[in-house]
Order: sequence, then C-alpha cells, then structure tokens
Amino acid sequence: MSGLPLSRAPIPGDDPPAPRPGGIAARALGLGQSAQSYLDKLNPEQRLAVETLDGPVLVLAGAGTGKTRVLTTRIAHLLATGRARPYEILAVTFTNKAAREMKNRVGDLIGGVLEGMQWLGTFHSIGAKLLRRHAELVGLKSGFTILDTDDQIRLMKQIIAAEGIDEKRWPARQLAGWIDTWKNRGLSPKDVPESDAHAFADGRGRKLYAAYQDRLKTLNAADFGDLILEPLKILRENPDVLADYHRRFRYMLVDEYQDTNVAQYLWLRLLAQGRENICCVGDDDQSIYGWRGAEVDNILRFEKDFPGATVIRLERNYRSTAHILGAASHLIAHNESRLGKTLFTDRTDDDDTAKVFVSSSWDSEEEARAVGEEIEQLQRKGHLLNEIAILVRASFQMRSFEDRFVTLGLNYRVIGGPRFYERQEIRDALAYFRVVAQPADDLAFERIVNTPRRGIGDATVKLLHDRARARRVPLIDAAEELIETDEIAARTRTALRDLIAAFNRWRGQVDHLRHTDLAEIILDESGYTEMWQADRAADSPGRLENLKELVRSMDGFDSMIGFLEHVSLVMDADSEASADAVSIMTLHSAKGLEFDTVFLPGWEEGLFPSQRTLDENGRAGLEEERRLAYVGITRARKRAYIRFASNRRIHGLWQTSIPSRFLDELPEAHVDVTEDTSTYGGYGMNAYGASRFDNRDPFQNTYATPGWQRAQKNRGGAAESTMGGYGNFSGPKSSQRYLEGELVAKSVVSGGSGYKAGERVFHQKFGYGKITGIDGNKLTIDFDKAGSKRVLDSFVERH
DNA sequence: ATCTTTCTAGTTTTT
DNA sequence: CTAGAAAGAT
Repeated sequence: MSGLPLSRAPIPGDDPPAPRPGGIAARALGLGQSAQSYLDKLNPEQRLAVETLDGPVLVLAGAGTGKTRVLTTRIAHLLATGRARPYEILAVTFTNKAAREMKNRVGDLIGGVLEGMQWLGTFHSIGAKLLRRHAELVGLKSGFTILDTDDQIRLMKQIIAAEGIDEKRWPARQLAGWIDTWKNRGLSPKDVPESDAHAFADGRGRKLYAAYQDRLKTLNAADFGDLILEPLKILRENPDVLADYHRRFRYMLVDEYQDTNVAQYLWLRLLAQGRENICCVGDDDQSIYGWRGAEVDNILRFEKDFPGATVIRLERNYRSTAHILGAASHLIAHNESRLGKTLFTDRTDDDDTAKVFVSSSWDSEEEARAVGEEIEQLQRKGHLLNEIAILVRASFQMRSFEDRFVTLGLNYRVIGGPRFYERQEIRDALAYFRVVAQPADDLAFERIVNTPRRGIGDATVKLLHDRARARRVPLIDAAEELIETDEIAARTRTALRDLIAAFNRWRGQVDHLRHTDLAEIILDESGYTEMWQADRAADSPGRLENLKELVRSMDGFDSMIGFLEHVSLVMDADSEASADAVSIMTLHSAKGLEFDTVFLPGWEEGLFPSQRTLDENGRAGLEEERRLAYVGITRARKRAYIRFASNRRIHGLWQTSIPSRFLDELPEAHVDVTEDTSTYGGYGMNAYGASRFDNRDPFQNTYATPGWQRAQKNRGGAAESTMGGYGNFSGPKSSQRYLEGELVAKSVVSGGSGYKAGERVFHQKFGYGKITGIDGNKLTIDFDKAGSKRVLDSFVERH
C-alpha cells in the first residue's frame, strides 16, 4: 500500500491538536490500526526517546543501540500524531547516506514514500537551501556556484600570489586549512582573533581570508564552509528571517550531534531558541572528527546549553557479543571527557562466543599474511567475505593487505578511496558543463581551457587574467575581447576562438536538446573523449567508462543546472558492489558500519595512537584516538582480531615499534592473547637473529613482550629503555613529553649518528651488515642476509 | 609549450 | 619508499 501524500494531513493551528488515534491524520498516514505498533517495536528507553516530544532532548545512543530507529520512529510519530507536517520538521545529518537512509526508513514506517520533508538533509544541503533563499543578504546571488576543494586551492594560490607572498613558504593548502578552521568556528574575517591571524604569512592570514571571501563574492561562489557560515550570519543579523524559521520549524532533529562544529552548533542553537523542540542524537564516545572541527564539547555541554533538557541513554546493544562489548567498554572507560555509558547485551549464547583476539606479527608483511590465513580459514568454514572487514588507522597500511590478497587471489574492496566525483575526468567534464551553465565560472573555465591540449598555455592564461581583472569581467569575456586583438599568437588565437565559439554553440542548444544528449555532444566536440581514447595509459578505458556513467547519471535530473547542484553537494556516488569481498578501510570510514568479523591491525605506539595527534593535541588527541579504537572494536558483531607488528616500514625506513597502550587497556577477562607462531618461526627469521626469542613464550598469557615491558617502563617514567634480559638490542633514543603524568609524546632525537661508513653493525630485524652510507641519522647498510636497506641509526648497534 | 628531472613531504575525510 | 608537484631543459 502506498501512503497518501502527506500534505493531505489536517492543517494544525499554532498548537497542533493532540494525537487522535484513528483520526484522519493517522489514517491518511496509513497508520490507522497500526498507529501504536511502531512504538511496540521499541525498548523502553527508545520509546521514551521517541515520545518525549517537547523541549530539548539529548539521546546518548551507544554503538549498535538502535539510534536510527529512534530518529526515524520519532519523525513518524510526529507525523502520525499530527504534531507537525512534513515541512515543519528540520532533520539534519552529516552525510547524504544518512539522510537517504532516514528518508527511506521513515517512508517504510508510514507505509509509503515520504514526501514533503524538504528540510531533511545534510547540514550542507540545508545550508545551501537557506543561502539560496537569502543570498542577497550576504552579497551573493541565488544562483551561486559551490566550489570544491580543488577550486578553493587554485583560487587561494592566485590570491597568495596577488599579495606577493611566496607560495612555497606559505602553501595555499595551509591557508585553506586555516580558513576552514575559522569557518568551522563561525568566524568571519573580522572576527579572526589576533593570535590566529599571525599563524599564516606573518599575520597576513586575516587579510588573505578577507581577500578570498571578496573574490568568492565576485565569482558568485561559495565554498563548503560558507554553506554553514553564511546562513549563520543571515540568522544572526536578520531577526525577521530568524523569526520566520522559528515559526516554521516546530521540531528539530540532529543526527551525530557529537560531530557538530561550533558554527553548526550556533546555527542549531539560534533555530532552537524558537520552540526549544530540539532532539539531538549522538555518542560522545564516537566523536572522531575533532581534527576537522567537530567539538565533542557540544555534546558534553548539552544540558548547560539547553536547560531542562531530558537526557536519555541507549545502552542496550543489539549488535555485538558480551566479550566484544566488555572489551570496548573497558577501553573507553579510560577516557575522562565523557558522559559515561556502559553497553550491555541480552544475548545469552556467550558460551560459544569468542573473546577478542590479540596477537602479534614480526612485521607488516607477516601481519598481512596472518590475516590472510585467518580469512581463508573463515572462508573454509563458510563465512562470507562480505562479513569481514579490515580496519586500519592510516591508509598506507592497506597496501600490504592488498598485496597479500592479490597473491592469494582473495577478493577485496577498498572503501573510501577517491570518490567518483573527485576523479580527474569527472571534474574536467563537470567543468565543461559548468562553463556552459554559468559562463562566469572562471575556475571551471580555467580548468579546461587547455584540456585537452590546444596550445593555450600559462602565458596566454595570464594574459586573460590580467585583462579580466582590468575590465572586471569573467575570463571568458576577456578571452572574447582578446581574440579581437593581436596580443596573442595567431595559432593560440584560433584555438581560443574555436573554444569560445564551441561554448556559444553549446549554450545555444541548452533549450533545444535533452541535457544528457548535450553533455555527450560537449564531451565529443571539445575533443575531451578523444583525448582519453588516444591515451594509452592503463586507466584510460576506465576513465571513458566513468564519463559514460556520468552522462547516464544525469538522466535522473531534469536539467543541467539541477544536476550540477546535486553534484556539488552529493560527492558520493556509491555503487554497491555485489561480489563477495573483504572490505578494507580506515577506522574513520568504518563508523556506522558493522561486520561479523573485524580485523584491527597496526595497534602500535606512534601509529595507533597516532604520534602526530598526540604531539598536536595532547590528552584530547589521545582520547580521540581511544574513541577510534572503541569505534573499531564495536564494529564487530562476533569476532574481533587485534594485531600489532614489531617492525614496520614508515617513510621507507624500517622502524621497530612498541605495542599500543590501548592493548594494555583491554580487560583480560574478555581478551584472548595468542602467540603468533609465524612471528618468530618460519620465513627464515631465525637467520636474521630473531632466534634468541625462540625458547621463550613472549606473552605468558599476559602482556609481557619485550616491547610491551619497554612501553610500561616508558610510561612509568623510566629514562632509557633497556631490554631487560631480552638480548642486547636497545630501543630508539628518545625525548619524552609528559602531560598530567602521562606520556603523550615521544619523538626520536635527530642529530649526527656517530657511525662511520664501513662499520659492522647489528640490526634486530636484518641481522649483521656493513654501513655503506650515512645521511643524518639514516644509515644505508648492506646486510649479509637481507641485502641493502636504509634504517634509523637508533635501531642498530656496533658489532 | 611540453617533456624530464629534482625535490619534498608524508593521518584520519564529509560536504 | 614513492607519489605528486614544482623547477629546469628542450
């Protein structure tokens, strides 16, 4: 049965009528008899979260506790009880995927397709919508373009150059980073604090930010940050506009509240001041985006920000075994900045569930091999590869797994690589479409003016820029003028004239052709398709295929403009691969997903927790890393395998690593520490000097590995680490930084190595060898057994 | 204007 | 080590 259009619901007055079970509203929504049945499917806490409709509500939803169910049922409940019409509900998410899922699931609940919920979307899409409505209030026109990261960087490069600043010393990327930070905090150029202004180019940061914003206005463009910042400005400075939205939004719902940044928070708070009916759902323990502006504080402070708020905890977990939950809970309990929840499960099949496995490998290749073997075993037992994931801290870790799986012939897919709309060929094609749709889009024009090569080089582009600036016209107009002069070579002039003529021709066809046909014509006539056909590179056929896919995907839109708007906001084009394959992804991209079996490799100090995060953010950084570990473990339904490797190649250098402190924070009761025999046996490792470990059980069923003990000592404040009885290897010479008594940073001291070429040395991984070259503290050594390698001096010793 | 060599920096990522 | 970008050579 498909539900009647929701707009048929009775029109409520200022105070919507109380719910009337079986009333017109409920029946129109297809909720007649089953009006209460959707509530019956909830547990008591979930039900409370759905039925507490008035006033501010914070739902602390732990991993796997039915967060989306609460959110969607709450919306359905608001609609079913006639409390609000679809367009009176503001529901914000972070990702398009989440927005889509919410829409679909509410649709399922009301028994049809959800229509009229025009304010359900991502922060950015709703921001864009607000901004288009009131663009003129901040100096934009409603049809503004939304710039992607690429465009932003190119624009900033121009601005930095225009200021006469050396772009090498002050890279545009860095400026982009600062501007992003400022926008995340809701700061316009004038609000940037003195301390921050000095962070870039000797205090010219603020000026560059202002220049960038000016330039955006001239281009009638907005970047992603503006989609939040500008609406905030509008709401702040225009009480009448704000009052209008207060009237409009009877109820507000926010997903993943722990990921909101300051600007988003301010935005929500302003809007919520109207009716105070704001419901935020989130999990402070899963806040892992601090580095891109998310403020855990927003969720920690909720009760202060919204006095009288109801806080509801969802702790009943429907996903994982008690062992997995026990391990994750014990780990996350080490964080101080948290509201505190403890997940539990009703599952009683614990007798045959596994504890969380912890094991080690000699190096990253060994690690990949061990995981590969484990997966093959699971596969033999009939497990689906689709139910297995490998979650890494940093993407460089993926490589060893890919290499291994290729040799094994094991199906895998990497999640979160370059997205469809970020690919070069797609961006180029889109740039053509943008110039057709919006001739003044200088950034798009610049991108494709010489792609494919038509002999319009840097010199000509500079000429165009100068003229455009002098005349205050778009580049394409400047080009049109320039071809009438003799300032450029005849050959270049012809090329430019042809290009402009082509754009005029395509523009003339906009109203006469279907936009998909026009798109094809543009790609053909511009020579763009031909360019890739002529390219002999291995990936060109794939690129051509992508271009076809792009044109196909335009079919779902009714105009070129509509399509472009979609693309700039929806940067994901997820094609659900159906083949059975192991998923490899970062911990960050795993948030929100779940698998039967999860492998968590690389739990080593420096990598996880990441040294850089520790150095830059100290204790807060450490807690965020710990939350990442928590997210990782809680992705598993039945099995979690945590691993660390003793040796890892980082930036081309072999480094010995210490097991992650997080391993120490797991409860023994829920953990199964296994000695990985391949660590010390096989692979001819004995030949490299590892044999001295042979007759020892390095774990003795507790964490007693050499590196582990060293880690313990370091944490206790012991000065130089020694290997206490485990041979004569000495760890890296290090300087340590303590914060509140806890080791947060440890960096290797650089300086002269003190070694000379020709010296014989011993290395724990590679054995004996002779130094053949020295570069600072990096040594090139010709090993007797392992060949020539580059290693840090602190990992070898004189023999 | 384009091809080749040199240099440099090097988590995490959505919109 | 290694990818990507900028400087230098043709």
